[in-house]
Amino acid sequence: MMKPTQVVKALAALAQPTRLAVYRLLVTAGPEGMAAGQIAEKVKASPATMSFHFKTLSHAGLVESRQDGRFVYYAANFTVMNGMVDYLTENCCGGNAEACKTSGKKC
Amino acid sequence: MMKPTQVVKALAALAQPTRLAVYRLLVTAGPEGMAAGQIAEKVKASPATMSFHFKTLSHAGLVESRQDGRFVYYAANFTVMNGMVDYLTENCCGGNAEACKTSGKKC
DNA sequence: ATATTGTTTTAATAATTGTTTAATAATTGA
DNA sequence: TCAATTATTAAACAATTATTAAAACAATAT
Repeated sequence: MMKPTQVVKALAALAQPTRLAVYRLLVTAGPEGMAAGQIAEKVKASPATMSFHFKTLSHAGLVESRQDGRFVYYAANFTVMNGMVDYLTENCCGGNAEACKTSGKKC
Repeated sequence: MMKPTQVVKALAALAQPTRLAVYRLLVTAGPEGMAAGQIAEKVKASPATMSFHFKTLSHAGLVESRQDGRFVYYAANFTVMNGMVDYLTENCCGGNAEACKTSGKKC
């Protein structure tokens, strides 16, 4: 199970419009990822702003980067998000499946 | 599908140690919820701080409250969290299930 | 009515966050 | 090597957020 501080970090990283858009873009892009400049263009943010946001996402473990020639490719790493969701839903409804159903939760 | 601004609001609400602890507590508590004071005691925060955090969680749609005598009970509302997760995983890997598998993602 | 218990609101303060501009790497091509 | 392209870093600033203490509000019991 993930540590609370890492979960908070991941949630905070995604709790910003530009970064959320970037992450979703990378989710659809799949393992190959996308070049930083291409992402910047898509989400309409300056290179400096993007670097700041990439750092936040990387530090949270939500994305990974690799250099390819002049370009830096970023790709989503789903492990942290899965861990985040598991952390949030842990011991849902105290293990009572019936209560769970009532709540409308997916578990 | 949820609106981006609401997703950001929900993520931001959970991206804080005390609120994350409160939410998890309410996830385990199930539909009946817990009294505000009881929660405050569990997460070791002052009443004023708790009210501030409850407001944030309520405003994000993550919890709901009902008054029962002197007590105010808070309960998790899973709809928003489910929507949040759906939003994050939408169109994962461009619909390519094989790429999805490679990524280690749950979809 | 008055006091008591539980919760929220208000005001003030300290800390964090996002953006911009300018300067600094790193990589490639002429 | 020198210039061009891509991306990151650093400093400065405005805006937002979390906490505290004090006051206010709501519900119940004596």
